[in-house]
Amino acid sequence: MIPFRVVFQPGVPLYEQVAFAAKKAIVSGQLRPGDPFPSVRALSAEFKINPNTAHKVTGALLDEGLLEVRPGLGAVVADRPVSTAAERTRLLNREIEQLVVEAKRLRLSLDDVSAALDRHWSKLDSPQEAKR
Amino acid sequence: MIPFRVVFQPGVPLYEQVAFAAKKAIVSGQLRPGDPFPSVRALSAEFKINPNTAHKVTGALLDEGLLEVRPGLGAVVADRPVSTAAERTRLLNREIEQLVVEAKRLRLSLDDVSAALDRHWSKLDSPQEAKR
DNA sequence: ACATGTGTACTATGTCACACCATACACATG
DNA sequence: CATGTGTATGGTGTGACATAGTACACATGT
Repeated sequence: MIPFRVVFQPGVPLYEQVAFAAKKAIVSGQLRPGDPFPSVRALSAEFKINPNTAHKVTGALLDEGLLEVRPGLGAVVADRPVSTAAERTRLLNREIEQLVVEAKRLRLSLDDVSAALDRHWSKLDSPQEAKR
Repeated sequence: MIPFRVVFQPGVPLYEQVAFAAKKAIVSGQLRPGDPFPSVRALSAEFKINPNTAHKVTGALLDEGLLEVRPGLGAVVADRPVSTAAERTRLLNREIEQLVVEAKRLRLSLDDVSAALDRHWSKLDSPQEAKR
């Protein structure tokens, strides 16, 4: 069985949404290094998407270093996703700046954002359901 | 003179980048409620973009409630951007979740992200240059 | 040896966002 | 009346996205 679910939203590329769901599963430990990743055809059947679109999902995760491919066998979760200093600063600048601007536009307080950050962080620490 | 600058990045829509730069200027107080917003043709000339693209910029800011239009006169910065509860939860869930997933992928600590959040927050509080 | 399942590679079609060009109109101000 | 504003309308080109279909090299099962 495929260890993650997706509820498709309009306006966002399908392959991106599936890749993000998979990334969440990996990051949160539901898929661990060495675990087999669902095949292109399995993803295609499960999410009712074209095999080419499913292939784009694994391709995206491959580019990010989250998966490794065993030719003829399939893809497995990579041992240790590498990260460069450039990637870190890119994330910490562009993405957080966007978040701050949006939060200030909505007149949120820093405490509100910080609390939400803590909540989501611990939510992805262990595979337990968060309270609403 | 136009009170904000843009360094265009490939892969991101032009109108979105200009709108984000303007939003930053408004949120950080460099453009205050009642101030006149650059005209479509001024934006077009300044950033070397098509008038239609420039018009899409003001249209996007208009939809977000950051601008108001005086017919025949131009657009001015709106008095008080409204924010619905739906907008807040959308931001605090989808956008922060994305940030957390990316941060965990890059093996960053919560402290790192939290520190970057504080830094960007105060950076947009007053129009002073942040130290690098 | 053979069938099966895997990743991967092509070609092709259709839709849509994006950015451009150009023109035109209604409005308010000088 | 001319000028500058926002707004609307056509058209063109490029690229991403998702689809369909076909094909190949590889490894593993029997």
